[in-house]
Amino acid sequence: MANISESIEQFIIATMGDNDFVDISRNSLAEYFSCAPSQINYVLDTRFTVDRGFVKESRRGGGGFIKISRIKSSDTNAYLNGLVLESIGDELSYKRMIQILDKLIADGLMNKKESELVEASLSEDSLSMPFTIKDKVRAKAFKNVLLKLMITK
Amino acid sequence: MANISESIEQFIIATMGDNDFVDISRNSLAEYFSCAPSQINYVLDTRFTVDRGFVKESRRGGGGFIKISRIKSSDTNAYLNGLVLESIGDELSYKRMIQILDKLIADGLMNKKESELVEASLSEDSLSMPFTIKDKVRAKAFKNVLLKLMITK
DNA sequence: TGTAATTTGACCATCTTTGACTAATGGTTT
DNA sequence: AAACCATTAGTCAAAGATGGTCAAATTACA
Repeated sequence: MANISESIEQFIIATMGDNDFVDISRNSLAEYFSCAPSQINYVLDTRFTVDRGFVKESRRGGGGFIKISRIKSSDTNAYLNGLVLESIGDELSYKRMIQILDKLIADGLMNKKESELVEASLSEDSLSMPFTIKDKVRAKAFKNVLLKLMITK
Repeated sequence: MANISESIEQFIIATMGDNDFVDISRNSLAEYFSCAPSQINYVLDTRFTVDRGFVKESRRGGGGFIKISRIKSSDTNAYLNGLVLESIGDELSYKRMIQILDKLIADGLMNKKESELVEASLSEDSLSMPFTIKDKVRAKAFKNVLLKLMITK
């Protein structure tokens, strides 16, 4: 954990604990970690994303705040279907796939090992094909993984 | 130990000791040995290979790292390795992959769900690419799955 | 002496950190 | 109210910090 961003991420997650949400103050957090306030935004933008299962709300001015909430995926299949139909288009980068896999784990739809097997199957190295259709193939393949998840349970 | 590469190799191995992985910083190591950073990559590429029982992961940017893991030698891994090196060549048909997956389940190395996820990832439909590179891609991808099985857990 | 292995360096890709400038909100003062 | 001010948060681009790739130059060795 050599960089501040990761520490901040861990701190926020720890603070949230088992709760559904947590309120933070951007400036206080920045001061606590001796970093630029905008770094808090960076952490929020790169780590507390929808793909990873979080939504954010905030307000500026006196008494301002940033509220981070966990997305509850109550209707699993509707959620997976949303991923298949909307979030994933015709192409899917490796990086984005990892984000989605992380979220599937967070939602309890997969465990680490399962995720790693899919990751190994569809990594950049695995899909070492002569053309630049990697992302297209990955998109199609990963949709099949999600589809399988819907019926496997 | 006439050349630097060998020293670097020994240093990394010594640092790893009995652990099953080690984190290194490319730049620090290069500085320590007064060599070009890319020489670290050279050492990694020529000595810490899969054939020699290592797998690598890395991240760039602040707090970046290179993680080298040791594939533990066990009967299981010897068996998986056999599959990688012998049974699977440059091409792997869907049918044959299913056979191997079934065997992995029978041997207790995977469960049904895990198998199905891999199957979904590398099915004929998923690998919808022009012409006959399907089996080549599947071979490479599936080898990565087996590799992952070796270091997972 | 010719081939393979090693060493270097220029250039690239990715992730993080910082800071200047902007926008919104609530309270205070006219 | 309207104007003003203090207090927050947001955006974005530049700089910094790593690791990756590739090929030319050099060295080792059979």
